[in-house]
Amino acid sequence: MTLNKKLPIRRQRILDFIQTFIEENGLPPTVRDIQKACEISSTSVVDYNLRILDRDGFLNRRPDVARGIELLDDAGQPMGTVPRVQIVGRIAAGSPLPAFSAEGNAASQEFETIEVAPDLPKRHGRLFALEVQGQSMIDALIDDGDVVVIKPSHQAEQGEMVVAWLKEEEEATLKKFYPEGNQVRLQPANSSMDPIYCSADNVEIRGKVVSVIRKFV
Amino acid sequence: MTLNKKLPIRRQRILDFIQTFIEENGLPPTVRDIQKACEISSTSVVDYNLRILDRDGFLNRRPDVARGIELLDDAGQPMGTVPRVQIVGRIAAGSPLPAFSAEGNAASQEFETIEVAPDLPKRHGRLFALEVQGQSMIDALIDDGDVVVIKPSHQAEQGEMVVAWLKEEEEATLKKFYPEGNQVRLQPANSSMDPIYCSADNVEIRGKVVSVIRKFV
DNA sequence: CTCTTTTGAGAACATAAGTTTTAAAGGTGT
DNA sequence: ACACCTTTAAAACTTATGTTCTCAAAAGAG
Repeated sequence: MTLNKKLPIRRQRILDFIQTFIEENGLPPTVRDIQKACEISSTSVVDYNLRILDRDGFLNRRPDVARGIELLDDAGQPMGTVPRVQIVGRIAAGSPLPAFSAEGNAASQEFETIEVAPDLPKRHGRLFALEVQGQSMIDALIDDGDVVVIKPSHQAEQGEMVVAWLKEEEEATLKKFYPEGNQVRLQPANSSMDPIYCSADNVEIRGKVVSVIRKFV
Repeated sequence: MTLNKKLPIRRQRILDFIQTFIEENGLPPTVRDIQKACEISSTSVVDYNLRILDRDGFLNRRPDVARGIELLDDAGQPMGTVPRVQIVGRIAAGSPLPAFSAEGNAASQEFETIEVAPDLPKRHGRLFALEVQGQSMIDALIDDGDVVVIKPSHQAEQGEMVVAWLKEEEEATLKKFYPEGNQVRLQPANSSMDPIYCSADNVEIRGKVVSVIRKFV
């Protein structure tokens, strides 16, 4: 992963234009397309900047190939593919959560994955997912078989839907998070259900719920 | 929508190659790429076949543009883009459903859309979506703000989750559908809730629920 | 300030790639 | 057989597009 140092305005503009162009036209732009759109006086300047963007891992150039530009994401992978989120385990009341980490899993191929709309990773970064087993999350309006998409996190803002691990009960649960001094109120999504209160020490936040996906065959 | 007559082998092969090429390379092939891959003796033969595929709506050619081929799906829309499903209205108990049709909407641009994973349209074809307003669908485990993705249909199999319109009550609801002779049992997704029964005449099926999407900001 | 590195310009060049032209081989129906 | 359409071929042509060369202005480094 490259440093987050901001690029020169012109180079950033080129990058943005390429992305927009691909989205709108379904194929990468030519050097001259970029030249015109970014108001650059010469193709050599475009080429020069593309070289640097290539070297720094923002894109990939296929030499001698018309429109041979391929944008890469932060992880150096080709973009424009449908994002798949790993289902790293199943969650059910009373079942210990599988160990997951925000870091890259080395042996990542062994997990099932689920297709998600690209705006999710775009907005929240690296995500993972859990499949809910049983009806224990029904107070969170989550059914057996639903997939919960989660952004790893160890803290949360008030009101966010989180994956909370209750140490004493040895139970994972999906609730809205409300810190109240030394206590934590965990509020079900279903407003007709009562919240649970417990001491802040007993609650461990594992992640924030970003989306719930329910599919019918 | 074009007829489902099968294409000549060579033309089908060209089409398949283009799709594979785009998937693997992130940009469309050149005429000469196609020529080599499909073992065609001349570029003019490729051009000839591409013309026909263009004319018959399988793809789009941008004249004088290198790699200017764009594959189209069955509905004539450019492929390879993230599918967006139109949110054609809001649904709430007691609110009449907006008029929607499975046919192409002429003035389609005025609706909001939501990104969905491509496997949904791939499996179910043309879809639309409704945003749920209020807590009235809570027995279906659906919350305020959830988006329900629907495949238009006027009939359903036993056990499928459907959008049902209750004529007498003038109410739309999301339930599992169970025909029972002259009666229909509509079962909430939440198994702790009681089903409702009504006469088959009073129930109109508007579509099948394909997915429910809940997003958190 | 001088030296180096980065960035910008303009033009020319080479090849990648769409298009056209001409011809002919296979069909189909009359 | 004919006329007519589809399909295949080979080669040439034109444009689109990546690449390179030379020169110069900014921008940092010492």
